[in-house]
This record gives sequence, structure tokens and C-alpha cells, in this order.
Amino acid sequence: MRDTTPARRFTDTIYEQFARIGKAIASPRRLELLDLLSQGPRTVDALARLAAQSLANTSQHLQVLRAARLVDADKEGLYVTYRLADSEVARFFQTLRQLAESRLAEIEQTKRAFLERRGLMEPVDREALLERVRSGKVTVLDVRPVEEYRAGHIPRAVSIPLTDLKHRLAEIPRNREVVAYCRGPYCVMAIDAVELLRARGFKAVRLEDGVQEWRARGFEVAVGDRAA
Amino acid sequence: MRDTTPARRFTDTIYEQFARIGKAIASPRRLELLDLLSQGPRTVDALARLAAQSLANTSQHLQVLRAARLVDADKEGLYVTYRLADSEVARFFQTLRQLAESRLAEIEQTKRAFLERRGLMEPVDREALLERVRSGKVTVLDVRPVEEYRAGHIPRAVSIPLTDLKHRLAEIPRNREVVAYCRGPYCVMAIDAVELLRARGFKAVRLEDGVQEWRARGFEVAVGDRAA
DNA sequence: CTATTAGTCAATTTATTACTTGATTATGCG
DNA sequence: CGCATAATCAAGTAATAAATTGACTAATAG
Repeated sequence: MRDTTPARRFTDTIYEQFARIGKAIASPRRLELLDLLSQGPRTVDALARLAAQSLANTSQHLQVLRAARLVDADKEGLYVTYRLADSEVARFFQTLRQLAESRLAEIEQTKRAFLERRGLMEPVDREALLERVRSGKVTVLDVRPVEEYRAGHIPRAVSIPLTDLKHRLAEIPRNREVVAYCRGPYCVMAIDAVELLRARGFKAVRLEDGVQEWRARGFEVAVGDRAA
Repeated sequence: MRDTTPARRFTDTIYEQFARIGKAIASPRRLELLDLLSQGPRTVDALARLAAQSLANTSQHLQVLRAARLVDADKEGLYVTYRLADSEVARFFQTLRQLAESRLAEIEQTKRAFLERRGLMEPVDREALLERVRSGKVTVLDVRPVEEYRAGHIPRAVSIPLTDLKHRLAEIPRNREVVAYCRGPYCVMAIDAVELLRARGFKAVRLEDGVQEWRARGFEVAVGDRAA
């Protein structure tokens, strides 16, 4: 059926190359790994834990991503650290996410169903919320692991990882509204945080954006530990 | 191994949705179809011929693309016409292509090897060439099928489909340089055209850009048949 | 040297995907 | 009506991919 002229072979080769990227992102597991890596470099072990995957499986998926040149790895001692190969990869991932959100109604449905079951589907005026965050009128809480906070966070945000939150409530002023954020719209840590905070009497809301989205809005990102 | 907390199920569902898009673009054949469709709507039959695929296979691939909401179809009489679901899809495809080009050195190699074998790997000053095209100092030749020309072309370009070129050389002024273009950097029609023109004594060069790229540079695109 | 840990490799099973072939449906035409 | 054509469907085979398991390698600590 197929012809084998040089021109056909050329186009076939080209589209096969494009498909290498496509195949790399054709697996939900690998997309999760890419999403985690877009928060910063990680060891195989850490990624496996975060994605709730076996170590061997995670390692194999990472090798697929590496074969497609989407991630790089380097070994230091016992640990192999993977990172996105280029910031262009993060941007591509964002584009994929946007396309999926706009084309696949199922995503919005899933999100809505999940939030409703947790009683957190209140309407939030995103712009107004962002303005409050930027103005410093609210306590901004970054509930991701500390390493991710260090790699980049919303300016003036306080780092209290979700795992520690229960024991560190005293650090949060009670007279101000709390805005919690984590890795982005599909990360559940900030949802858990808001739930916990409300149960303890705080006025708390969730910011869907993560650092990526914050940066994409053109806002500045702070790096390292909090000064003073 | 995997846990089944509601939060985990939520993230899994979300990444599965993202992966729908990934799976859709994981096949070279489907990417070729998307590329063809980004030139304009097409019937299944036309797509099958252009992609050198069996009709049944093409139809099945198109259905996969439709299931991922990347394309839409509607039936008029005997014919089913497929089109990109949204301009966002075309933009996503461009992003994929750019990422592939920048991450996968094999693409540049393949391109170079193909052009060298045909003796067309001369260095072209792209900016200068674009300027000549824009100024009207050269004869611009659109060698794609007429329908694609009608759907959008570089202003002042003349439509002579590659298949007709041999018989319509008389329409091309001999005293001016000819710049031929087709669907973009991976389409071989303009290459064939330049080869033919040179063999017949024309001064001809290829413009790698297609209409998509032209538009992406911020230049205007003309529609319909040539006025006057 | 031995034990431990992070990561990879190799082999296997299972599930999914690609493509072909031939039948089937739907539309339009004489 | 009968026939041709565009497209899809359905069934089958071959090829790929995903996840698990257990073995293996490399670095490090005692």
C-alpha cells in the first residue's frame, strides 16, 4: 500500500520524530512525572514516592522521557537526579494542559466533582484573590515540600509543608485571611490545607495557581529561604 | 502498589485526560493528518491520498483524533469533511513541532541529508528572502493544490500546483527570480518545483515557510482567488 | 569485606494499538 | 430500482507498550 519514494521516506522519518514526543507524553504516569519535574529536579526515588509508583516503573518511565530528550539526568553519589531538559519542555507541558482543559470537558467535570464532594466549590473571584495576594493583605501559605518552596515561591509566602501544618498552626496569624497554594490546579495539597485550616477556625481559601501559573501571569517569583 | 485514596483517583483521572491528547499525537500517521488538516479542511478520501494511507486506516486514525476532540467532522452528501476542532489545535501542533525541532537533532539531520542529496542545501538568508517576497521584487509561486491556495496564501503569490507546473511554465516571467513555497519546512513540493524550474533555466529558490509560518511571523495572508 | 541503599536491567505477562481485509451503511445517480 | 462511491465497521493478526518481579550494579557506611 504505502509507497517508498525518497520523498515519502523523508516525510515518514520526520513525522516519526515528531511522534517520539507524542509517545513520550502518551502515558498518564509520564505526564505526572513531567508535572512534578516542572516544579524542580528530583531523584528517582522521590518521584516514585510522589507519583505513588514502584521504583522500577518510575525509572523506566523516566528513561522513556529521556529517550525523547524531554528530561536529563545526572548522578551524584547514590542518587540520580532528573530534571526537565529545557524550559521549553515546561512551556510545552503548559500548552498541552491548556489544550486539554479547553477541548476536554471531562477535566472541568472531574475537578468540579472532586471539589464539590469536599464542599470547596465556592465561587472565587480569581482576579480579586490575586490582587489580595499581591498586596500582602493576606497570609500566603505555600504548602509544598520545602525544597519546592526554595526552588521558587510567591513573594512573601510562608512555607509550611502540608505534612507539618497540623503542628505549626501557631505560626499563622489568626486575624488575617489565609490563602494556600501548592503545585497548581490539579494538586490537592492546598485543598487539604484549606480544609484543615477551616476546621481549626481560620478563614482560608485556596489559590488554584502554582508557581508556574504565577510566573506565566508575569508576576515575580522569589527564590530561596525567606529573608527575615 | 498504587493507593486508591480519592485524591489519588482524582489526579489519576486528570492525567488520564491529559494523556488522551498525548495518545492522539503519539502516531506519526495522525501527526501527518493533523499537519494536512492545519492547511484546511479535507475529506477522508483526500487525506488518505495525501498521506498515502489506506482509506480504512485513515478513517480510523481520524476517529481517534476526533475522540481526543482535536478534529471535528461533518457530512455533506457522500463526503465527510474533517477539520481542526479549533485554531488552538494548530497552535499546539506548531508548539510540538518547535519542541521536536529544538530537542531532537535527528530532525535537522534528516532534513539536511534529504536536501543535500538533491543538491539544494545552499545557504539561504531567510530574512533577506522574506523581504524580497514581501517587496514584490520576485515572483512568488504557491505550488500547493488550488484549494489550499484559496484557503489562504502569501499575498501576490501565483497559484500553480506542482502537478501542473510542467505545462504552465509559460505563465512565469523569465526575467525575475522565482520563490516557490508549499506547506512548510517538511513539505517537498516546493523542492520539486525549484528543481524543475532550475532545470528549465529559471532562477528559483525555495521558501521553507508555509502559510502557517508566514502568519506566525505576523504577515498578512490573502484569501480566495487572485484579484485581477 | 559485608551490608545497605538507589537505581537499572531483563524477563514475563497482560493490555493496547496499528493495520489489513472484507462486509456493511448511506448517499446520489441514471 | 440497481449500481457506484465515500466512509465506517468488525474481526483478526501482528507489533508495541505497561507493569511486575527478581536479579544485578554502583556507591557508601560500618
